[in-house]
Amino acid sequence: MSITENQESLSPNEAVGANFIRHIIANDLKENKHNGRVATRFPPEPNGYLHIGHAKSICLNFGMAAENNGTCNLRFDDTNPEKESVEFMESIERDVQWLGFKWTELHHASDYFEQLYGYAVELIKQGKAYVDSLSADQMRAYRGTLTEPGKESPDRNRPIAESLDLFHRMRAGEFADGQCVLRAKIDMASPNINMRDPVIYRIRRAHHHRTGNDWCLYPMYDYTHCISDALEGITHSLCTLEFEDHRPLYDWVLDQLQTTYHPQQIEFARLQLEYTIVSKRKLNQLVTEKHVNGWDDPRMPTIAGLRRAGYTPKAIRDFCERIGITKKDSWIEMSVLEYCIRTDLNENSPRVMAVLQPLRIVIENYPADQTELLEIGNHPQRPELGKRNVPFSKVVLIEQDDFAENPPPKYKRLISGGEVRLRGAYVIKCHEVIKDADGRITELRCTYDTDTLGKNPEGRKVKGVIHWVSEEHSLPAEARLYGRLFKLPNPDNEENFLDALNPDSLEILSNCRVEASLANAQPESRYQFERTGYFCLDSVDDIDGKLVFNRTVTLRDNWEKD
RNA sequence: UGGGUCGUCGCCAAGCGGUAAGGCACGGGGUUUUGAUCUCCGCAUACCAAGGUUCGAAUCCUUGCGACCCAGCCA
Repeated sequence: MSITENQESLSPNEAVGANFIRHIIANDLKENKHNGRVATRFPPEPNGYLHIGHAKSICLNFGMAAENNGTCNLRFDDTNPEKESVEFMESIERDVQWLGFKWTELHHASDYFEQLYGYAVELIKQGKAYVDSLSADQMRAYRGTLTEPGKESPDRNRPIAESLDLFHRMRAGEFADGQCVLRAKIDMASPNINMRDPVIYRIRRAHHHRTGNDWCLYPMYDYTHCISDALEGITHSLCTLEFEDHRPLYDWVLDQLQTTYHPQQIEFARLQLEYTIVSKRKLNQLVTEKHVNGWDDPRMPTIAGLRRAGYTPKAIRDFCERIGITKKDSWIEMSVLEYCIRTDLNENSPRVMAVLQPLRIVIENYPADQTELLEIGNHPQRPELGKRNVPFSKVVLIEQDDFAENPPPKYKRLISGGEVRLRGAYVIKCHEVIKDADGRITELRCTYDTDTLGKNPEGRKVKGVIHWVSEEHSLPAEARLYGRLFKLPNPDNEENFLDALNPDSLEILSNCRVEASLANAQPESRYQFERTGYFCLDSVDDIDGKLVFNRTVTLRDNWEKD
């Protein structure tokens, strides 16, 4: 397995830290535990889009394999046809690849249905599984509670031949959905509820997105997963903490069947990110009930959403490495993710000027018929990224925020009678503020100092630098400013997580003007709009004659306003 | 109060018996034609608590306390 070529590959300075799984693998390698092999897999169920929590697992699984010259498969855990779909499957493949990973083999648990069935027959023959006719309700009652042991089903000691016959007839479609199940015969008194004769096959007449109507019975996760791992020769089966209690079952199934490989299941804590949720059920609800505009809404913590918002694969990988791998319940602050994307974008995105909320400035002493092409560098620290020509003319647009009639303390932008530098251009001075009937500022009259292009004015210091565009030459654009989707750090704490939704998570600015060089910007291309943030040209929406930009993240702002 | 797991700085996280790495955040200097970047400095006598073992403990033992997960024919 490797990092795909079309993505920025992992650079050596992407620091890798120690974690307990790396230790285990290193130790296994040292002891030649699997003949020196490291084989992992990423096993999503295609019942939703991948999210940032999956990214953690993807980076871990593919990462461990890559670091150790091993393999990593993508395997769809598609054993519940009622919730799964081709759309989800395709989105998952797309997202894993976009993140920069390339699987060794692509598998589907459904490819193993026939083998799985065969193993089940074997279990029955060993007297280790039986067909049970208890209803779901009865089974729940028989299961016992956390503190009391369960009761054995009347069918538990059904003769092997009878279970075998029943199981064949289950497959043949002789029984209704839910009429009977196949159960592993383990221990109804086990303190671990998962070991109280878990169901391993249920009858479900549902169309499967891959096997169609070939089957009317489907294997359960616990039974399927371990065998699939074994079949693929997985050495380290990495999963999240909630499966810790299932490990004895994982091991039990493989022990009974004496499969060639017996992978080691290792559990790690799932990602919890402040102000977001990573429950596929809830994300699905946000989409279905239209609280967001689809799985790829830039506010969604999905890979597709992050991508559309302008996040890079590298930043997400960096994030996954930084947060570490442990078994501890932990909450990651948003600032970590934001730091990662800012770092990547700061280094790699070209700078450009865009005025989000324009204020007109007429430069009175600038010739009306003149246009200058000012050469401005695309990146202050990386001259190799080149320069562009930005037209300058008599009427320019600046940000409304960059002018203040009553400036707060330490304000260093434009004020009445004050001077400010137009980035890459001249120093201007404001002489007159023009307002409409309602007292709103509509225009500023300024003059420019002709001797300040590329040099500081003589005898005085101009501290402020603001961005601008030429009114005549600029392009109309829409900016979508995204904030956090939730207003609370842990939406799951609420009775209803929807109550934690942030009503102001999207602000649309539709009268923006961006510099002319953006005319041929490609969808998904990322820029730093100087002084306002990082933006990405939207890949989906097309507004007639207008460029649509999604704000990925703001620039850090250390200015202490009052 | 059955079973499983976890408790090191505001948030992550190294550490595995030899005397508390690192990152994010935060605070403060410097550079800067982005209040960005960059850079320098500061930031746990302390590792859930209490006992014990040891020359020496975050690391070993004991007992507490706190948190999370499990009673789907979901994964």
